[in-house]
Amino acid sequence: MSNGRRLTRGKLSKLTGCNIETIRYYERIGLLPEPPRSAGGHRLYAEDHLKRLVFIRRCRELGFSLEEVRAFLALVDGGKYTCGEVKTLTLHHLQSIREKIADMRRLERTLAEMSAQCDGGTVPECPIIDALFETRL
Amino acid sequence: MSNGRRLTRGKLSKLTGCNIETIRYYERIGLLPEPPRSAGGHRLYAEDHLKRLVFIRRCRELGFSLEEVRAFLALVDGGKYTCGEVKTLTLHHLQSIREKIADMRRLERTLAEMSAQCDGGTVPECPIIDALFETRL
DNA sequence: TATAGGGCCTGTACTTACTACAGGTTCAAG
DNA sequence: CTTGAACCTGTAGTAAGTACAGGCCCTATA
Repeated sequence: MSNGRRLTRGKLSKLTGCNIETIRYYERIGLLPEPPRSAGGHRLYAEDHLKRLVFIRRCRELGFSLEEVRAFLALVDGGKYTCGEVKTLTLHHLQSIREKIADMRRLERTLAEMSAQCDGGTVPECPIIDALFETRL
Repeated sequence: MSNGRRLTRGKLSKLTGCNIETIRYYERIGLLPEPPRSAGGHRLYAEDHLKRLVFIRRCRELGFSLEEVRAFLALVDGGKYTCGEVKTLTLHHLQSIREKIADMRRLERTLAEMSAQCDGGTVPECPIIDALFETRL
């Protein structure tokens, strides 16, 4: 049940772990709706904002871009999204994560090999530096 | 041997695969030295520039930040670097790559699990969306 | 009720590593 | 000599925030 508690920006920040400036940023780019204000102009958030911000942060933690988050929110806001649409977006993202992992593993392997060539001695001749000067292709 | 050929920015770009604007950018931030100019003011690069740009690009491909590249170049330019210094920087970077891979694998697993929960049907109830609204701690 | 000091307000600037113009000049091939 | 590609400069844009400065508000305590 929504108890009518009103949260300041600082409280929302603490509850979600989201940086206080980032909350304002999300509002500016239209991810978080403008909340009502106090007489003095302070933002007063409700449970809905909290829920939405948790959603955004969770998406970000999972590596979704803000545009992808926006797409999710549009589906949810539209009210008539389907499971299929959501799954498509998610699988797409999963694919790109997998590609990034593959890229990083190649980097890892190359760096490990380069390091292994180098004895870390005190001479000013280094196989790592040599390798970096190599045109590869 | 350095044949005294002079390269335009466009040629350097083509030879290295580095975007033509990026070359100017590297010059601006002090990674690439200012080349001599033609009478009309066009940049004329020599073999040294080519070599250095290849080095920078190779570092970038391997995921080093521009500041790390700058550090490498400072060592090389200083002339009296040691293998040990280079190896330390490289192992540091390797470590951070490994951490990133671990992070990404966690994301991958979570996303795969979430997707598996979802049958992709046409109903407007989606376990992925539900999961994204969950506060996890 | 007065006040102190923390929290909030706004706008703007900075970050990384580029990329993309606009508007003008130079170069080189034919 | 012409013409069109390539180059020149400065500036602005990208993602996703983060970090101020300078000023106002809010509330707990005396």
